[in-house]
Amino acid sequence: MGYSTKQRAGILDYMSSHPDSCFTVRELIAESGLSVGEATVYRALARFVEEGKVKKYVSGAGAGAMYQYVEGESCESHFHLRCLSCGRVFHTECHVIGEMVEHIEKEHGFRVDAVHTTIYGICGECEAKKENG
Amino acid sequence: MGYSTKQRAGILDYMSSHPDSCFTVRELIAESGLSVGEATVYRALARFVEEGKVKKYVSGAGAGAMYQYVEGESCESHFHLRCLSCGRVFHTECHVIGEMVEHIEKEHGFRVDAVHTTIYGICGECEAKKENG
DNA sequence: TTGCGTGCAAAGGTTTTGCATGGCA
DNA sequence: TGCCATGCAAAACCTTTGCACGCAA
Repeated sequence: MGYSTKQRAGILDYMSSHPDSCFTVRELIAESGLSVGEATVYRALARFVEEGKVKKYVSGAGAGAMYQYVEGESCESHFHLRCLSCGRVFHTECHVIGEMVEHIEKEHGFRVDAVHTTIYGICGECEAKKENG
Repeated sequence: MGYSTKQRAGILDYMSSHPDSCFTVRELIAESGLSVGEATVYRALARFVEEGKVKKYVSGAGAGAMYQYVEGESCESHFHLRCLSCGRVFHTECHVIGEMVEHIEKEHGFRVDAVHTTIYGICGECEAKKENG
């Protein structure tokens, strides 16, 4: 599990107090005001991701990976819906999704890893905005 | 639409003859045997992705982006299952997934974008390998 | 002939790694 | 005390860009 250090606690504290935002490593250091080396942040985040405390998004838009705090420890059992427009992430607990995961495993021979999967789309609010404006 | 050059044709030819594999830029050059500069491949792939001929995956596993040929234009209607171990992508057409997408839209107010979504997990072969080795 | 495509090399940015030092248990 | 974590700098890596030349139309 590793030691609990000032740096790791600081990183996790800041991220957990902004559960709706995600950060690049640079942003995390700048916005949190912590004096931590980049390498340390990368190493800490890698650990947190492994432990399921933080989720990593890779977007593909060239800006480097982004990291977001994961609330609760139940994220293994549900999916994350990420809005391509506003960037918010919705944690969705849903029996239909559970059934789909089971189906994919039984019928398609593929064990789904919910922790590493993010479903992309457009959230209701952004959809409404698009239609009105 | 751009010129049709030997390089672009070669890249697309090779990728379309291996529709089940995805490649990093390096792999594409090495395995195809084409003598093409990396920059050219990056530029060509960016164009192909824009045109919908090729799909780009960002995985997050540090190995750089991977590209895969897109057969037909039907990828809007199904999901891609990507194996975190071997990296292969499986195109999965499945009514259960379709139902889930509908459910998420109707009940959770979130319009799923299948083109931009990839489901991660472990494929059957890799699961078997893990158990035996 | 015109202009896009190509290739090389350099630049840019992100992430990882080596090593000595500092801190947690 | 022993080991892990940290920080700095260097390295590794992937991707983009500038520029001169070549090729498609």
